[in-house]
Amino acid sequence: MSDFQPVQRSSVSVAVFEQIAARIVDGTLPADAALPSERVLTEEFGVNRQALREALQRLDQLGLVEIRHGGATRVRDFRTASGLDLLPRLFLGADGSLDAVVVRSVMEMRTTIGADAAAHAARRAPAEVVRGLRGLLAELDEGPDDVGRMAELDVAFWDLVVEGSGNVCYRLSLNVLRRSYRQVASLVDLLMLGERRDLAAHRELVAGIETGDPERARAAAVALLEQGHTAVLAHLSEE
Amino acid sequence: MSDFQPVQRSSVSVAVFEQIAARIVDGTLPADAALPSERVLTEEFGVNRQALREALQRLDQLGLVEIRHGGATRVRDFRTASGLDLLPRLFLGADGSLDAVVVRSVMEMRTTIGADAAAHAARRAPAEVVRGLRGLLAELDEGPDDVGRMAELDVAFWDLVVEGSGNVCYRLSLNVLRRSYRQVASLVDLLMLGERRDLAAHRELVAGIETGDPERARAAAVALLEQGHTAVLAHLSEE
DNA sequence: ACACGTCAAGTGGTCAGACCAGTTGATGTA
DNA sequence: TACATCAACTGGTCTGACCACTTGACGTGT
Repeated sequence: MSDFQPVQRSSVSVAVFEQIAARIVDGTLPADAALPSERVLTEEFGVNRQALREALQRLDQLGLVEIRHGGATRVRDFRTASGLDLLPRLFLGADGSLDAVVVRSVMEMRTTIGADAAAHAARRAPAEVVRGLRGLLAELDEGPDDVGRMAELDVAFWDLVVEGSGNVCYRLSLNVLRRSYRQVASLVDLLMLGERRDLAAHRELVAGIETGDPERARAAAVALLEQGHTAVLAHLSEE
Repeated sequence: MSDFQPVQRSSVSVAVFEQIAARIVDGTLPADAALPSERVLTEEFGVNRQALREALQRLDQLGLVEIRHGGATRVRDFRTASGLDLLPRLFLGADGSLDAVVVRSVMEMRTTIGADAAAHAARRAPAEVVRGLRGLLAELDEGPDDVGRMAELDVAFWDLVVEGSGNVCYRLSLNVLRRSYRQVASLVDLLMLGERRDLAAHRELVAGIETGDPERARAAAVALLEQGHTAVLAHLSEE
């Protein structure tokens, strides 16, 4: 059984970006600190200036540094300067361990937004989305034993709920949340198994949407999401 | 009374980035379309390749394009590929008009997250945050007539609530939401005036946090946030 | 002693042109 | 038909030069 991992090739500029981003996020490069000049960084990383600058542009785009023509490039306080897109980088510590506070935050946001999306879907979901949800219920009913397949269905299910909610913010946030816990996919797939298997709650959620009953949909969503939520919290406190 | 606006100088690479981003967001460059090669774009924009590449790196970082070594750079579907950081770019259409769906989404997310943050702040806010909130209440009590000052206090107030909630996701999301409606700050300041002036609701929210009563804090937050929410919705339907 | 131009040295921004490294698809072969 | 091959793309990296802006030290005047 070959257990090789695909080699992750990455461009020089991205590699530089990753290194600096990691140092900012873990506090090695504190907020307001001035980065060395591009010429100096160029030598330290052993790359050329173009690659280095591409990395800096990315950092700026993420809100991690502030570049000023003529002045020094400074580290920003990402807690006030960055957007949600930074989240996946806060999830894992330098040693690969989970950051408990971040994980808790993610789970809370998932529950809150998921519930609200369900409620709005009950108000606004177009027939097409409802049809899709019914189709997924049928597939869930088959009881797929494959954990991976289960995860796929779960993704598709919530995609439709959020789609039905007609809320762009929720749609974009969902992308980020997924990117976050995809980093520990195998663990998540295990912890979420109970939630994903709860056919009754899924049915109830879809019923709430079908009948246009926001509070029913919301309650079902909460019931569903809190299962994974508590499972994750339990897992965290075990360590 | 000089009414000059600060000239917004921007680097060539950022200008290129803005142009392409706008075209992707407004659909002129549809998802999956292949961008012209860098050499060609270089000529069309009349800039050098380094500047162009910096723009492309930013676009990639935002999830708007996918760059592949050797292959073409393609436009991605930002609805599934981008994170919340894209939001400020969806807010205004090409002609400067507000996108009603996006505005509604922002207000919904604000209400939902604000309420949940208040609830969690009631559970977890450290004494320091509570002190800060009390201080702000005192300032609000003075009844500042300046709209700008009012806006400042409002920002500080919710900063503390979210800080007290101990939720990183909410903190980062708040940054993005603010960046979004800062684009129409003068309008927002007007529509939010009622909400921001509601001293009683602010007091009630802080009381809920002080006494560690999540549901009380949540209810007060909802009461507060729904004022601006409905004001904005009313404004949208007027047009 | 202080306030204020001046200016050199440092910073990031842009440019040019070359070459490396992957991808793609047509082409010719088995 | 299936499959290697290869030329002509694509993006990635490098060099070195020069432009534009900021900073702070310095000297001049008050």
